[in-house]
Amino acid sequence: MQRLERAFFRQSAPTLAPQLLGKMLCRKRGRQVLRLRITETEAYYGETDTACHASRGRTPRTAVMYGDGGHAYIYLCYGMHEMFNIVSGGVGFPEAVLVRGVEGFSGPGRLTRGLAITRALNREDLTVSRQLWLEDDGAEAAFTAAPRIGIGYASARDRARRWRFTLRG
DNA sequence: AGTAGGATGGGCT
DNA sequence: GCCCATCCTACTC
Repeated sequence: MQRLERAFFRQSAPTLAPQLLGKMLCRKRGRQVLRLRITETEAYYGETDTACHASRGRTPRTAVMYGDGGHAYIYLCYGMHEMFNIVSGGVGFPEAVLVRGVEGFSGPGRLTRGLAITRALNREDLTVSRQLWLEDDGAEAAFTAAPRIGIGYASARDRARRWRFTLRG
C-alpha cells in the first residue's frame, strides 16, 4: 500500500479523475481504518467550466479549489448531502474531482455518510492526514466515460463533456 | 437583510 | 418518473 502523494494530485482534473478509479479511499474511524475502492469520479475544471463551482469566481467556499492539489473540498449540497472532492492541479487554477462512488456506497451523498466524511474535513491535506487519505494497491482499472450528473444549469458545451468516469467490471 | 436554487437520494405512483 | 426534505452559498437590494 502506497499513499498517493502531491505530484499525483497535481495533474489536471480530467486527467486525474479516471486515474483515481481503483485507488483506495482510506478513512480512520477510532482504531480501525476503512479502505474502500473508488468506483466513480467526475472532473470539474476551472472558471470556464460552467458546471464548476469556480465558474462564478473565487469565494470563501471555493477558495480551497484554487490551492494546491491533494486537499479535500467538502461542501453541503441540497441542505443535506456532504460532497467529497479532491482538489487537483497546482496553485492558482481551480479544479477538483468529485468522488461519486466507492465499493459499498454508490452516490456521492451516501459515501460521505457511510465514511463519516463531513465539512469538518474541508481543506484536509490528504497527503499527510491521519484521518483521510488515498492509497494505491497496484490494481488495474479499466473505465468508461460519460457526461456528468446533475449539471443542467451548465452550458450545452459543458454538459456534453464526458468527464464522468466509472470503473468497469 | 432577504432569497433563489443547488455537483442528491429515498419513497411513492 | 415525480416530488420533496433541508440549509448553505452567493447574489441582489
